[in-house]
Amino acid sequence: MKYLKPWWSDGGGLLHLTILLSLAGLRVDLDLDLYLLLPPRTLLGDELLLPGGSTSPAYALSPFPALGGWGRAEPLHPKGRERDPAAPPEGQLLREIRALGVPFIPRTRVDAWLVHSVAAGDGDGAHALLGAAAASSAGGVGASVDGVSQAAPGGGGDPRAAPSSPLAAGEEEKTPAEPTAQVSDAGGHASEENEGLRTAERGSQHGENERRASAQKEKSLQQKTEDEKKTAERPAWEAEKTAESRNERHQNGTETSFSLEDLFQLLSSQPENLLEGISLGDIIPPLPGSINDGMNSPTHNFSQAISQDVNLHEAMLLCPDNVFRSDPAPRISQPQEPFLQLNSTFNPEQPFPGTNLTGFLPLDSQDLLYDLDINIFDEINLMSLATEGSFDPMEVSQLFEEPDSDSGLSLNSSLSSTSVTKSNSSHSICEGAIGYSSDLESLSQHDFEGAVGGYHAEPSKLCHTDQRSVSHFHEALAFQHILHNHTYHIQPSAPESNSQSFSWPGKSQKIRSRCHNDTDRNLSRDERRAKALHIPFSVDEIVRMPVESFNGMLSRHYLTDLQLSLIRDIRRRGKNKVAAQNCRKRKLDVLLNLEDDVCNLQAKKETLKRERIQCHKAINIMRQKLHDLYHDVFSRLRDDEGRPVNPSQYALQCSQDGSVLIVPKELVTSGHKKENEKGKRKREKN
DNA sequence: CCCTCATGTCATGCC
DNA sequence: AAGGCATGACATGAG
Repeated sequence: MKYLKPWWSDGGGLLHLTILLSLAGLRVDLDLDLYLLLPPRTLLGDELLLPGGSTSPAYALSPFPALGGWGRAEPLHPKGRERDPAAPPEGQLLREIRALGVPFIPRTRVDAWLVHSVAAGDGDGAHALLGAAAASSAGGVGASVDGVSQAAPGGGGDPRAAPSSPLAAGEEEKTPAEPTAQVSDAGGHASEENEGLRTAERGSQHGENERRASAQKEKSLQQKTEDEKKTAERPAWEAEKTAESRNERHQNGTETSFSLEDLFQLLSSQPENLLEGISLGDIIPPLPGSINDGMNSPTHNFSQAISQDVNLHEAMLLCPDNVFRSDPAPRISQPQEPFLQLNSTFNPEQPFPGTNLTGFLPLDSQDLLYDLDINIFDEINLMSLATEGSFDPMEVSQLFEEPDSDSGLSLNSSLSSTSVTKSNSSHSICEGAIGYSSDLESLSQHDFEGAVGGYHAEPSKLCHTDQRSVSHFHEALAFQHILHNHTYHIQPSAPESNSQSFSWPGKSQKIRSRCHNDTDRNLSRDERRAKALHIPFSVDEIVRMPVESFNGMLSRHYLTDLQLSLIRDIRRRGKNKVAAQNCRKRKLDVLLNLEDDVCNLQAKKETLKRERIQCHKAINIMRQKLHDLYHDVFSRLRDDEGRPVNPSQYALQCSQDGSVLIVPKELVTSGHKKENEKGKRKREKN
């Protein structure tokens, strides 16, 4: 039994996957841990366990006894992705490999496997092996000869098969006495170094394909990373659109990539404990090298290199379209690690042209993903129906006679907190879609139930809803959300709290049922009506989508008159509700502005009063000064006889030429009277 | 029980 | 003409 052990690994969470393939007396145990940010060389020197004495010089390399346990997830390297200083340099290992005359440096686990297969004279190597394995193991791994495989679900991999314990069996095979050899390859940049060796083998073309695939994978990885970021902020309908487009691409055959998401989808369909016993090594090609700087302890076998503690729920929750998005913090050891970084494309032709992994994995992982989604939705719908009960005409009529009104189109989340606590506080967690107390709330709700009343629109069901129409519907809603935001100061609030709503799959149905009851109680009238009529849209969607999309959606679905009427009423009320909110807000703003104006005007009035008083004071001062001056002047005036002039009899009058005359007051008063009369006449004439 | 406040709904007019 | 918005009026429930 020989090992190809990765002398480096990358830190990360713990996803320990082991593939145990048994075939025709030659069992090949593949142990691989996938690190989320899988660097391109992650797969280099994959641990390869070749039991049965099938030795090959290619693997008689430097053993690393310190290598960790086989098939176990081990603690992360404390320094994350830093290379462990104890790890042997890549060059040294490469030299060792070359010195051994290995014609083909295993660049990936698969390569190594191929090398081994060729060296062991297994004909077409792993291609044949895997193909035969897939063909022979009708029940997938379950047909394998070792106990691990038997524990796996049969029947081609029912996603919800019974739990098994492959890890235990896998560990039985691992004994400390087993010789351990290590193969390292530089991968990425080192792959160029090994090009000469590769050309001697079919690995030459293989290497090119790998590089191509690697570049493709890098693209895919980046794309998926961006998608993840976007989808995290996108409304549900956009997320669904993405999922739909993926499905479409898949169905059109334009996308042949095999991503690790898909693998997780598959693995998530297996019992959780099976995850630890399944290796992905043979199906996961090397990943892009942009992040390949991580070298960890040699004691970290490949289990650590790609370790991510992902269980069934997370595999579902973190599916690519982000439909089921849960707060990963509680369970993922490294919450910041983007799950989708695991994505890597898989070219079915490389490196195993013709290899059919169907025995273990579906040929087309997208099918699996799609099927899994459908299954999940089916399950959810069933649960929904089970908890909600079936359609009840009495309930409907009762709902429509309800005097209370509260369409659930609560703007409270953005305007006030009172109504949040009033009606939407609980169903924001359980069934937020029906109301639109917040965007994310409806988003989450829609993700899980897709419609009011937990009804997810599906083809050939109650309403003729196809994924495309729903996606278009969501897209339109998203668009409308952008363009139709006439709300006043409406800010999204408390959407984060709704993340709890994504924890459905991980919660017990009991909790959910209880939540459902609470939700029903807190549903608005329109929500309850819509739910009773099984209207396949959320109230939020009905209200917020543009009229074109709205009409198109109505035309695309078969809806009864009652449903149509209710939908239109919901939309009208919802629109009006928003308008009323805005109107009140405006009114309040007007009132506040008027109050401000009143305050400002009052302040201005006070200021003017003070200025007036100041002016009066100044006038009085000036008047007093003039009076004093007047008397002072008269006191100095003398008539022709030298006698003082009496100010009561005479007055000072300034002429136009600037001279000052002493005029008897009688003349002054008569002249003033004449001037006043003239002025009056002029004014009258004018 | 009454009042106030917030909110939903309807009717109506306008764009 | 239809749809949406704005707004007054009224109803309802909570505090």
